[in-house]
Amino acid sequence: MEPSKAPEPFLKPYNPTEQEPQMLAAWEKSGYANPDVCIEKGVTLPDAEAYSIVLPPPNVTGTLHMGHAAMLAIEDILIRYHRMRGKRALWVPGTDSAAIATQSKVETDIYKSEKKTRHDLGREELMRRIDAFVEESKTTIINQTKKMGSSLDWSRYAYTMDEKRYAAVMEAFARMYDAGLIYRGDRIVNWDPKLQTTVSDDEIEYVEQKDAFYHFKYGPFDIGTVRPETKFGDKYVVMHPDDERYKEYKHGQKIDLEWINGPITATIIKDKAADMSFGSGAMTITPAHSVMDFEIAQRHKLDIERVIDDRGILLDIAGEFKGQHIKKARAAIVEKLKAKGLVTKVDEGYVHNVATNSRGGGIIEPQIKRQWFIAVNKEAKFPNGKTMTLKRAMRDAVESKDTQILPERFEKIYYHWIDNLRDWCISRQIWFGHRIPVWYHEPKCVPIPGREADVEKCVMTIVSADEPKCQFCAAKYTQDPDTLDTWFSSGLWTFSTLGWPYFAQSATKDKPGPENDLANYHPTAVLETGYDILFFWVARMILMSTFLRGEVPFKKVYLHGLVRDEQGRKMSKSLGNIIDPLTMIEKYGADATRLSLVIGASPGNDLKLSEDKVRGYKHFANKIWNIARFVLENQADESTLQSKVDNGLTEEDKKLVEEAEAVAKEVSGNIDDFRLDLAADLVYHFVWDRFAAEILEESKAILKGTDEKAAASRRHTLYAILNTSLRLLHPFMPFVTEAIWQQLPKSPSAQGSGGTRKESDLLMVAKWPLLR
RNA sequence: GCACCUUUAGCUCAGUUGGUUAGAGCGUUCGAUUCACAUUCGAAAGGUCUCAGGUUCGAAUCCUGAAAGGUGCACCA
Repeated sequence: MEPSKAPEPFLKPYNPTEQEPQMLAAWEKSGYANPDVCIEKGVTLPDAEAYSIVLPPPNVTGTLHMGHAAMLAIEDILIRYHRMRGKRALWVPGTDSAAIATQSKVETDIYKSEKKTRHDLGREELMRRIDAFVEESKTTIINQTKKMGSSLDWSRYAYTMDEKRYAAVMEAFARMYDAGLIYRGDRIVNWDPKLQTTVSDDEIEYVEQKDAFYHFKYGPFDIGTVRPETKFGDKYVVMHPDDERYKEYKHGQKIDLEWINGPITATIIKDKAADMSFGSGAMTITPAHSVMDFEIAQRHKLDIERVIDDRGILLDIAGEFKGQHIKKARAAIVEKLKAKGLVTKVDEGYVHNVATNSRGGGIIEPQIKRQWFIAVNKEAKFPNGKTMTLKRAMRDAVESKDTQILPERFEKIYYHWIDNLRDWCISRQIWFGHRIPVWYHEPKCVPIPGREADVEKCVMTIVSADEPKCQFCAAKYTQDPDTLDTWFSSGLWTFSTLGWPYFAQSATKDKPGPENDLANYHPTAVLETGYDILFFWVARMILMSTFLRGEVPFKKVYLHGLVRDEQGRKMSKSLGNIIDPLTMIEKYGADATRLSLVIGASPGNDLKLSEDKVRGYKHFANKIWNIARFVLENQADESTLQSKVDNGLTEEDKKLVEEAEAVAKEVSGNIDDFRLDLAADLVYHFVWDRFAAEILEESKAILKGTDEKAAASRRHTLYAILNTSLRLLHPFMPFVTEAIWQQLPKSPSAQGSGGTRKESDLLMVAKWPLLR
């Protein structure tokens, strides 16, 4: 290549907007994101070690935000690195239906434009609307994901509500039901009166609120509450057994007293749940609308009576207040109690936490409901032959180090969560989601004469989609109207995306093809996600995989921090501090955007991002571009690039080559330790401060000098360092490095032979430095 | 209440098992630039490493305690 014929593609400055779509097209055409293709084309060996990641599926409803961008950047770096190392690297893409969030968004939109509720539309019509919405949103997020340069294998794309994942959900439900781990029961659950559905404990968000705190005279006791509207049915007064103030009262003792709607008989209950240091130490309980009260009532086999209905309306027990909404009734009830002289004190501005539905719902009202649960404290037989509880299995997975959580401090948090875990309520009263695969016999079975049947057993679980009929009376069964918690299907994600249950038996290790994915790629190498969904998702995947597969879902969990604004605040619409990844890609390029999300992001710690930072890394992309221009323009001709670099190098140049190799070694080590931040920072400084600022500068004199041998040696050396740098940078900045790679003369030494890896013309599958 | 995280230059952060004079980027100030670089280069100013003890020949780093900011969990009658 003559200096006079500077390669045309090297326009200055580097223009990501122009280069990126071309590189994306080249990668997509190559099919190298699919390990089966890599094997077929010889760039990966058939028996190479597997390295797999399943993408935490973004919600179909959403658009790409910085959190997604960070996740995509980190996972793509890992995948590209391991692919270049010669592994069979698989990264499985997908999207999540996000049941409650999606339905409530669509419902809200419909109500805004048409003033109709879901009940006006009916189940089928609503589902049609949601599906249409999902279809539209889905392409948005998929296209945005691609723009980040994510080398996902789209041929294995999965959606939590598609046919294969539906089959997985049915199979999982049936197996857990048969093992006695899924049961239906009347228990107190978190009820959202606004969305008219239950929510799990983890979906609750506590919000601080100021309310008046009332003290009431309850016979001889002083009781306190912020919720007078629940107190109608209170006929038990609870105190700690060791409370000296109340030692004259005995457990079970009856006391007659005057209450809201007239005289009642209260019963004394002694229970350790009563906090002696809070208020008077005595409290009345409302078992139907409080988790703690419900538990006390269960311990002592007390009566439980509902006071509030599903919509927050007071029931018969409220007497004259019946039919009123709890919000409105409160003041009136307090007035009545005041008139009766039962209010002893009112503390205004009492600060307490109110449970709300974090998925866009309302204030949680505990209710007793017939729901489906997963028993976490019940023993069951696992595929590995052990008999234990789900809790135990979840603990074991991490204690045994089969799954390692990084950074390690999150292990403690994980254990703590498990220890406090209650049975998981998996049924939801929304319509969008996997419908519970249970059919009921309603009305009850009346067997045809001559066919004997156990009428009580006419509840059944069916995995097929056909409507089942009763074999004793030929009546059709009715399917449970509820749907499953979205995390139920998400819990299966690592293996439902890899062919379970279809190929659970037949998958064969080291044979290519999606039908063998389970054997090749499960357990996955690493699950990479934000620490905020450790419990929602990570723990539940471990639960599902250990029980259904007898193995952990992933060998490592790597938790990254959250992306925040410059001042460390969460990015939100209301604060107006959102930095949109797509805008950043347009302005500064995907490479710069990726790097800004990696450098400075140490494991598990939040990252503060500013636009200046992204801009800074755009400069770096341009720097690399110009380094390449310089190195290529200063070659005497193409032949100087094609002989081995270690032939006839000067002592000084040998050292430079070694220096680059030392950097490569350190970068590899950092990536292996998940210190992508350090790896990227190191190579950044090597390339800019050392290679460009020092090595290149001193080379100018050598190249122009009279010592031909030294000049030739330096040409080789510069090319070698450029070549190594491009390989090192590729996982972090795939676009600019690939664009430059395409301009390099092809070296014959790059061809593979015999049983070794070939090197194709794409940097994406080039060999990582230091590999033979 | 229990746990965890953070605290290093004006801002954002590195600083790995303790070891020269604690570093980088951005910003600021001054200067250079016919050069691979419009996005370049050089230099300067800027530090009680949050505080108080301790271990050590030696501490930003290890230990104890405190403060400030943040997060999670529990409680919330």
